Amino acid sequence: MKSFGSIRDVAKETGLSTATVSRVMNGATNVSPKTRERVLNACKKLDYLPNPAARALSTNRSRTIAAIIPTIEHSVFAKYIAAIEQTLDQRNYALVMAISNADHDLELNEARKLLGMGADAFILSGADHHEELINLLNRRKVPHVLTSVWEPDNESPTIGYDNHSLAKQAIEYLAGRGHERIAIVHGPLAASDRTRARKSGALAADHMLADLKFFETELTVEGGKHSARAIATTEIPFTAILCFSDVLALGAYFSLQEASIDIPSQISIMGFDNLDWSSQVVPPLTTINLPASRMGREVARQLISHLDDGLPIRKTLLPGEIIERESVAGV
Amino acid sequence: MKSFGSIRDVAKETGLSTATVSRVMNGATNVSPKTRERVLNACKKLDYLPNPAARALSTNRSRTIAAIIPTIEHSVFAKYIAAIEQTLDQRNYALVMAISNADHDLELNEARKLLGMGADAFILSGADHHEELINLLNRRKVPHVLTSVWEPDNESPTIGYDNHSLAKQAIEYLAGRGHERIAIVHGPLAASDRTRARKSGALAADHMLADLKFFETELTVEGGKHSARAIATTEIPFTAILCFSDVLALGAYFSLQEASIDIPSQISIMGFDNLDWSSQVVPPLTTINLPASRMGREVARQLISHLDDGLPIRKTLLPGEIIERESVAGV
DNA sequence: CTGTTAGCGCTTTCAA
DNA sequence: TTGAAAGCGCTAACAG
Repeated sequence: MKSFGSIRDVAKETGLSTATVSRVMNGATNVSPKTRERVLNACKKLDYLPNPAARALSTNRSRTIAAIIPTIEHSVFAKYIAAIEQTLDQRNYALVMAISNADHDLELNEARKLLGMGADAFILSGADHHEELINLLNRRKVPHVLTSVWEPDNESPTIGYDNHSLAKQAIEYLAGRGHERIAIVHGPLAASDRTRARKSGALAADHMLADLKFFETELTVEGGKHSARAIATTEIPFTAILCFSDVLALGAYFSLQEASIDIPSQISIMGFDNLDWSSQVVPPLTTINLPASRMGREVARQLISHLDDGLPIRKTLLPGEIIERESVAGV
Repeated sequence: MKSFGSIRDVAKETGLSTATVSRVMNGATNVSPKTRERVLNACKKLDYLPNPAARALSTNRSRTIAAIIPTIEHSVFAKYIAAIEQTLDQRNYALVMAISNADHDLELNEARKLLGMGADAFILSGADHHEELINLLNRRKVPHVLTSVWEPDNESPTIGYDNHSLAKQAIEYLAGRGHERIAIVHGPLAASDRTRARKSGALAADHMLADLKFFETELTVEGGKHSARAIATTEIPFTAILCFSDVLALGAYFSLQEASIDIPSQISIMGFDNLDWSSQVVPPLTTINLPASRMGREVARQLISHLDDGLPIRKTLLPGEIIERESVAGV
């Protein structure tokens, strides 16, 4: 199969050597301006584009970074992926993406595939992965970072926020406003170490502060709706619902609206994520802002400086914070 | 830079030739079972993985498909991308993704980069692109398809739905229930030929059926909220609002909720997209279902059969349909 | 500043 | 069924 036009054609056209052409294509400085000009013109004329595979074979670099995420349908991931892509783009890297559906075995397979596709580095979500995945990456010396979590003791570098602490703060915030019976709704524990960290954080706050009850459901608006319904109809007079995702909180809003239960006068709601519409719901949602975009930018930036300039990857803790709006009342 | 282990190492280990090893790695049939076994064992033992760049250089194929989308933060795109990724994955292709922010120049740049990265095919959103982009793809004979639109006369194959017709149907549906003054809220016309097609479709239905007034806004919940507020406070007694996206409709719900205007008894709302939560809002949203996942699957499938088996890409029209729920009343 | 040349690791005729 | 060898297009010493 004949490809499009090679460096040789440009060399021929200009009467220069392939080495010189290569230098120009790579922005080397040791080329005379006139020569550079000549080469560039020939490139236009021949519509020449360097062959990436040949380049990758020579340099052992693909300028491609892989990200594996549990799902893309949750907008907090969408934001994060968008930030990664934009940042990679600026430095002329490309993003290859795979979706694991929060399944460790699937994730391992995806990773093998992307490795077999030549990814220079990996971005993983969360701290828990198939053991073999981390081994594989280490054996092949492929740089990787774990995101959305903060685990300074993890062997792999993490860039993210402290889910445990943030959930703890949320409970303390609620307790501080007099809430003593708090319902917590969250997505599948088995699927997410972030969710587990949040749960343990909530429990860590529980020093006689408040009674906590956990409701596990699907991580969807519908799931939130179901759970809130269950919460509203239980015997226990909960005064607040903490949702480990704004998506769940939105479902709670709908459920309460159906039941004509007023937020926050009859029950308070607090979320997690600070999605775009969280400030637009009625009443505006008090929630925890997660630095999704910033995290995407940060991880991309660090991986690139590591790849291009050999800088080390620094474990980094990104701040999250409570955004006070109007869905939580004192009791 | 030394790579990890080459086909030569496996050849050495087994005492076979690199040709034979290559055959095994590619699942060729003309290899004796014993030999195959021997090779496979050596691969495990040496932790060998074929070098993708070398392979791509030899075959002139990267098994990588590029998708450029306007934004990933709208969940209809997220669903669609997820479907593409899953389908590619099954056939052992990888997805490289770029985001254009609905800007034709940016899109062209992204495309050049991805081309320079070796993508075997391109998936574009919408019908309108930088002229040079399509030229480039054609010159280099890179297969590509335009999605989310249905334009049988376009030179490039389209796989998608008929935005014009769907919007027309929406107006007819509303008019059929007695609505004569309909407000239409939509995102930026300049950014999306799909939006323009929908607008023209709405106008095409306008045979004395109804008075239509268009409100352009940002494609966000906030934008929908603003527009609905404007609509509610205008002189004209609109009886229905058609939103060209469920995201906008959600904003309208919030706005109307704030103003204590009941849906649908005081005003009807109709959406477009059928997002996950559309059935969960109160009242459930009548909307137009768009085959986002199916479209993703279809486009991936066709591109792969074209690449792998030389089958032609068929322009295909995917059906959308009105989902009747409870946000539209007769008048 | 420019040219020569030896690979990079794999696939693929062509022979055997 | 297996092997030998000629590339694929580019980069990177090294030489000049």
